[in-house]
Amino acid sequence: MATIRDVAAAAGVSAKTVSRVFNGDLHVRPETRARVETTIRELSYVPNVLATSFRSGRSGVIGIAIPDIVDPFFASIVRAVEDVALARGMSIMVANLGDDPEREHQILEWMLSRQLSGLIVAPTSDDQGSLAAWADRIPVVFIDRAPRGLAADTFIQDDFCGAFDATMHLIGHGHRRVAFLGGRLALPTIAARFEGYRSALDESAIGFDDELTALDASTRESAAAALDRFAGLAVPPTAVFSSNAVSTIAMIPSLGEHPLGLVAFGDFPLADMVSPSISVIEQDPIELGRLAAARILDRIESPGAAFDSRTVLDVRLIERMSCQQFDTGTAAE
Amino acid sequence: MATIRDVAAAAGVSAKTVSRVFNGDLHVRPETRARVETTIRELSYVPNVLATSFRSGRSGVIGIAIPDIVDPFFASIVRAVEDVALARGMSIMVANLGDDPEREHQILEWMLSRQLSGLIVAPTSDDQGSLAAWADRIPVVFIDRAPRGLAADTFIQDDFCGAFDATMHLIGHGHRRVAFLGGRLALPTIAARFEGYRSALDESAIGFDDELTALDASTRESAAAALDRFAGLAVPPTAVFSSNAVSTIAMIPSLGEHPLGLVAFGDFPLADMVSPSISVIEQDPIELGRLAAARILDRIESPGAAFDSRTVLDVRLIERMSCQQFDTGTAAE
DNA sequence: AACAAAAATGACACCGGTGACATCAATTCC
DNA sequence: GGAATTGATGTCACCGGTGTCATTTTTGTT
Repeated sequence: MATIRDVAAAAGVSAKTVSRVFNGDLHVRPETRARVETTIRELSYVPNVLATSFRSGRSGVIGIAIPDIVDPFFASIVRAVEDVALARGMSIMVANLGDDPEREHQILEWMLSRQLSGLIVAPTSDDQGSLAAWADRIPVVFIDRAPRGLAADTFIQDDFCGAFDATMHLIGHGHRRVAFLGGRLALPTIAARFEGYRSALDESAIGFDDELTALDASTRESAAAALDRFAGLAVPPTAVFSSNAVSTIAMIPSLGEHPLGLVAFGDFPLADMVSPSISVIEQDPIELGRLAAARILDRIESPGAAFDSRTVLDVRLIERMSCQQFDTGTAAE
Repeated sequence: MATIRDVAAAAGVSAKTVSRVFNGDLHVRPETRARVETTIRELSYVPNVLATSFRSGRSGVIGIAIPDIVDPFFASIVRAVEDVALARGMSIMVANLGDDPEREHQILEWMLSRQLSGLIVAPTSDDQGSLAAWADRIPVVFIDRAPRGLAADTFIQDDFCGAFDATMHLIGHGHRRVAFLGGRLALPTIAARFEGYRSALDESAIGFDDELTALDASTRESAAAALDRFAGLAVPPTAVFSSNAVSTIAMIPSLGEHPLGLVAFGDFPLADMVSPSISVIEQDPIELGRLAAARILDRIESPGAAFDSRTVLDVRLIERMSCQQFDTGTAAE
């Protein structure tokens, strides 16, 4: 592995001059540059990134911590971030947080100690206060889920309105008993969607019924159990608002047995191919990722600058078939 | 940001002793250790990873280059690799190769110049010969797709047998005209699956018909066009073997219009929920990722050791409904 | 008590690229 | 023509942790 000094010796110049050539410094005589470039090629010299980043104190790596890379929503975010980073010669380090707040803390701490140039987080826990010490040293941006216990740049989508619209849409189809399915209320996204759901009920003068909320529906089994419970109610729901894609996908197998109107938060592959096709609130993970990465870059370039700390992306209802089940007023009450 | 020398000064010892404490060196007096540990906590000292990795010459980062992180198959691989890496205190750097061989070359070269501790690649191009210079300096492992123009550790699944079984299964259901759908034949996976498909035809004394092969079916439009073309044939196929999940998912919308027997290579979310549910050859991306990561670790630990250079994982047919279309012998010829 | 052996600790260079500053040559300008 | 400016190149220290080896302290032995 040739070093810059090897090249310098072979080309009969100083290491600094080789450095200049590599960095496109203008103050190098053309013939010197040519000679050095030839030598570089001959020795197939590749600068040691570790040395460069050590010297500069910044790794040129953007960390991105998400709950689960297998979820296409987060995978899209990661890809968008990677595109932006790559265009700037930076790389990304991915970490899966899972659902365990304890693990989140450890992993974030571990990433942060890695001299990252920036960190993008979609947190799982309900308190990110411990990141404060880091956040004023390196850019930290939150995505999809707002931080708690910490003020930082945040890029989220309009969870409240999306949920409100979804619920309203079901109500518009004649449903009076609309259930709320899935997700941990501890997550800011789910909390906001829950609020949106409740507001839509209020707005329509439909009372909120505790019994129509099922918060554990992340697996097929638990989703089936939730729908079974709904069906056993004195006045069962005729429609469901699913607050997240995982729950939506989990409940699909049960939909045959329990035909219910459905609008779900979060599009997913094949949502239009299952039967009934699922009406969803569509998010834009790619834009979210792009914006977050761009903000990291901005913060690196202008450490002191002021930016909108909170960006909320619009969401949009994609109407498919699942919202039209029983829309003629079979609804009880 | 406190350095090791700050801690040393504050604790009244040398930097080396602080280093020893941090690295669990046994040759430190208990009281010294206690004093240093207190100081470390007081100054909330975190060692500079950049310095450590610079000194050691290795970054502690495993690179993983895949066609597309949004594909759940590759996402699962990445997650498995991350789990293994994390357990060893290493991190992963993800890069999406896309479908462009040129881009693959650039990105791989770029990653390799980053002093990676190891690299895992699912290549897109048909020649990885240019990696040879790197491969004998750092561990490079291929996954899902065998390398060409380079000998290196490889972890793949049994593409030939999977395709053979899938095709045989369709033939077993009475089909005599079985089409082959999708994928770039330049990929070793697709090539092997194509061979498996043809062997099954041979074995069953069914002649291979060029017209029953459609290699461009990566989008809904192209898949629909392919199925349309099949339908227009003098003797149309009654079944399809789809060689990859992308094509399978792309053809699902057309399945309503063109009811065909189907077995597909590669399981995917909701494959059992579309109608008809899709019979698939199931792969094991998690095991693939785990093995690849473990091999990287092994190679790091024992640079000279001999390992099986080629590991082939078994695949398994999951029978669902799509293979049973027309299994009563509507098949022509 | 005397001395060897072992344990604890320290001094210092080094990894490789680059910023700060110095030096020397070539131009420019009055 | 000589001072001032600009350009090309070099010298050297430095980033922070740690391997090597030297030195000091402690422990064990007779």
